[in-house]
Amino acid sequence: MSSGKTRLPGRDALRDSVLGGDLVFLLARANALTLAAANAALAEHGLKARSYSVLALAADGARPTQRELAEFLRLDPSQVVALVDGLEKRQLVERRTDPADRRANVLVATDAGRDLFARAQQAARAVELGLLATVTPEEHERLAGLLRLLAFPD
Amino acid sequence: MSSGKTRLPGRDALRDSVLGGDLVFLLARANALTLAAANAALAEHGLKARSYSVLALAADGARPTQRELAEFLRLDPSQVVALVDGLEKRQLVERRTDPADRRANVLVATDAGRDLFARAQQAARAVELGLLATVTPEEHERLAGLLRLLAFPD
DNA sequence: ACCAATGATTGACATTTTCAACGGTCCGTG
DNA sequence: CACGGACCGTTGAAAATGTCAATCATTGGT
Repeated sequence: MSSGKTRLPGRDALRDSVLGGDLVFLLARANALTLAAANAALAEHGLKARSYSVLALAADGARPTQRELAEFLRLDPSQVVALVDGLEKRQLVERRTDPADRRANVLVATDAGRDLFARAQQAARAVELGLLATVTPEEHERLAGLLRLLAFPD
Repeated sequence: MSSGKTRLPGRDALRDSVLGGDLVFLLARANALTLAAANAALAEHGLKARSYSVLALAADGARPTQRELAEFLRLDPSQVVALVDGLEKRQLVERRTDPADRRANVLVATDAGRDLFARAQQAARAVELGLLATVTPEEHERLAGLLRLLAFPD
């Protein structure tokens, strides 16, 4: 019993440790891996997951302010400034002062921005499908649903 | 609802945007929130999610080497050095040179370490249950299973 | 006995996160 | 209408994290 210490963690005995059931850990690790995969795939479009997300929100006409972007992406407003600066310098996105509130900037994608997004989105989708290749579409959707619960606790 | 663009993303129109179905984004956001919650709960034990994970693996007798730790937690080996330094300074953990390979350090928790871990684990579990309070235990387990697929793609 | 490969460590460097301060604008109250 | 407090975006700096190359001791194969 106590001396049940046969050989060590071989390779992946750790996986069966306490952490194997720890949601926070699993999320962190899953996030690290998928983020890396996504960044790799988006790199050929000159994007990362962050800039892709900003571009996505600008591209589908939601016209978000930078503050909304910050809250949605869980970033500090100053990080959004940098992100938008980058996209704007590449003419993928424009800052328009919100007519309803001249303090706020509303983000709008340019034609080039929508174009690039369309291409990048295909890459993103491919990555996602690759990551969940071993899973049925129903399970895929169930996972998304459960993650939404965690991501948007209302 | 009158003019084409009524009021804007109001609060959460963004949620229904393209990203609402983007797994990478959902993972990132869910991870950010749960990590923050976990760190807050672990703070009273002087731990963060990272140090908690290391302590957990040391505490349940897996006797992992630092390299195994690094790979498992997806960290650079140099980060593991710092993490272990911190725990060792607090006498929660010991480095023992692996008799089977004297280059490697095996991590073992001290009594105090196991003790602290037991208490921290309760806090961690409480957080996890709180996060998934709206979900049945079966769904909770299903989520963990799907995350394991992403976290450990074999 | 040699030598390429590996584990831990260190130090340098880049990237990301987190905060406080500021000017411009909004809006409710007096 | 003017005031003052709150809010938006921006800047800059400090702290925390992540990434990388170099080094030393050790290992395992030839």
